[in-house]
Order: sequence, then C-alpha cells, then structure tokens
Amino acid sequence: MYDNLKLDNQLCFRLYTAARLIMQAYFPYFEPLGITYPQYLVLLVLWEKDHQPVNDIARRLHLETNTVTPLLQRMEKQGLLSRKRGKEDTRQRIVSLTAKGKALEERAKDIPDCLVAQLSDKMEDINCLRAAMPALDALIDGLR
Amino acid sequence: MYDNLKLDNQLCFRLYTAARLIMQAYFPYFEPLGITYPQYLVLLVLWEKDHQPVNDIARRLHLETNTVTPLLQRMEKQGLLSRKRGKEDTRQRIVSLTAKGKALEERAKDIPDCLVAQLSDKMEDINCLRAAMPALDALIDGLR
DNA sequence: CTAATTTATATCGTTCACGATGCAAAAGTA
DNA sequence: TACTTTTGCATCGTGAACGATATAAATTAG
Repeated sequence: MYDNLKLDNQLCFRLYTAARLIMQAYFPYFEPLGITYPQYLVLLVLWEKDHQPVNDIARRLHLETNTVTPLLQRMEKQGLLSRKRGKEDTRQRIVSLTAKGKALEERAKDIPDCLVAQLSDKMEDINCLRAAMPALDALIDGLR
Repeated sequence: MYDNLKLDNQLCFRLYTAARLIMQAYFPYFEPLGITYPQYLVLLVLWEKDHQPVNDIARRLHLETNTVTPLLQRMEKQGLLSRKRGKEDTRQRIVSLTAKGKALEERAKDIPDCLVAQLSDKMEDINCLRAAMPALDALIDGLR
C-alpha cells in the first residue's frame, strides 16, 4: 500500500468534500430564493458590479464560458438577469440584473452569517478556517 | 454593498475553486488511465480495502448512494470492478476490483507526487496547505 | 483591402452531484 | 406469524462542470 494513495493524505479530497458539504449546508437557505450555489456566485459578482460581459463573470469565478453560458441562460429564464448584445463589441453579451435579481440581495445578505453561526455550533475553532484562506488563495493563484 | 456578500470574503468559494482547479490539474494524469477524479477516489478506497458494499464506499467518500451507484456502474462497464450481491445480506452489492482495476494502482502511485511537484513550482510555500488540513477535517466533521 | 488569427460566446456529449422517490430485503414489534 | 419500520441500493430529473468543437465578429498581418 502506497502512502501516496491513502485517501486520508489527500488534500484535494478534503477540499472537494468541504466544498460539497458547505454547498449542501447552503441549500436550505437558497431553496426558498429559488437559486443554487453557483447561481448565487453569479449574483455575488453582479451585485458587486452590474452589467458585465460573460467573460468577466467567468474569469471572476475561475470558470469557463461553457459553464457560465448555460448557467446564465437558466438564470435569464428565471427572470433574474438579462443578456443583451454589447454596443461597441457585438460579440459580447452584457449581463445585467433585473429588478428580481437585484431584490434578492436584500434577502441573501444574512445567509453567510447564518452559516457561520451554524458552523460555530458544530466546531470549536472557526478561526482556523479564516486562517487557511491565504493558503487557498496561493493555491488558486498557482493553478490558474 | 454588504461585506458579507463580497466574493472575496467567502471561504466556500475558495474551497469550491481550489477543488475544481486541482481536479483539472489531475486531468492530464488520469486521462491516459481512462479514469476521472471521482473514479480515482473510488479506486483509492478499494485499493485500501477491497470487497466493500456500496454504502461503505459512499460513507468513506461522504457521498450518497445515488451518486456512487451510477459511478460504480460506469466503472463496472469499463471493467475496473465488479458488483456482486452480498451473501448474508442480499440487498448489499459487494464491490470488488478486477485485475484491471488492481493494475491501475501501480500506474497511479506517482501521480500525487507529480502534482505536489507541479504545485511547488507554482507557489513558494506548499506546507501552508498541509497545515490547513486539520482545519478542513474539523469543518468536514462538523458538517457531516 | 483581403486573408489569417484571435476573441467572445455558444453548442454538444459525458460525467458528476444531489434532492426526491421507489422498492425489496432485513430487522424489529406485536 | 403478520405488520411495521429500517436499511441498502437504485432510478429519475435537474443543474452544474468541462473537454472538445463551432461560429461569428473583431483584430491583425500582408
């Protein structure tokens, strides 16, 4: 048995699992809003800065357009945003929030705190997670 | 603008991105073996201990059977493993490696090291990631 | 001013991930 | 023994992810 191939030694497995479990923990909060976690990420980007082309959103989320385009199409169908052709560059699709998309910000603003509270109940030291954020940033930066 | 809703403040986004980017980095190594990252995880579990029921594999990976069952079905079709009904409990499906599945261990044993080496080139402090592992374990344990 | 190339987005096919649900075998209960 | 509940696995439908590829507009080169 190679130590390298022990599940418990694998960082990626931890990241993969942690991400999935947090998304599951988010689910009950997103469900009443009719959105998913990746859709929430798109909204975060647009709440920060409205009217962005597909590419800028994709880059911000470290995703490819072939993931983001269908995501945006579904969100457009739900009436959360619009996708209009760019004026100077007609290849671009400028993504803008609708009133419905904007309104969700108010309803979503407390969700992260709810999750942190929920986590604090379950683990004694929540700050060790905050402490890990720079390491993750370095990793992401290295792999981009 | 709510600070809570800034993408850069979100731990889950980092985990989600880091996991995806590492899986992408794994891809060129897995592709010649004809497997995917989740399939690799299943193999890790079976290389550690062969002949396990679906439930044990699912629990080890923190996945539900409705994710693992189709995964195993695909792997069976590829000839990596077999799924036989349990003897004492006929509801169970005992998953066992085939010769082909076992043989992959030898070919996969150096992949984690390759990835670490690749990462070391790209970021100066790779140990800060190892240091984050206990925090991730605590998080996963809290969310289970 | 064409022709080659790059860029922005989209489509396609396959594999996950997962909530909801179904079903049959096993275990517990009356 | 008959009935209920639990357990183990599976199916279904939807929404991601993503590698590969396509298409049209913009840019660059010749």
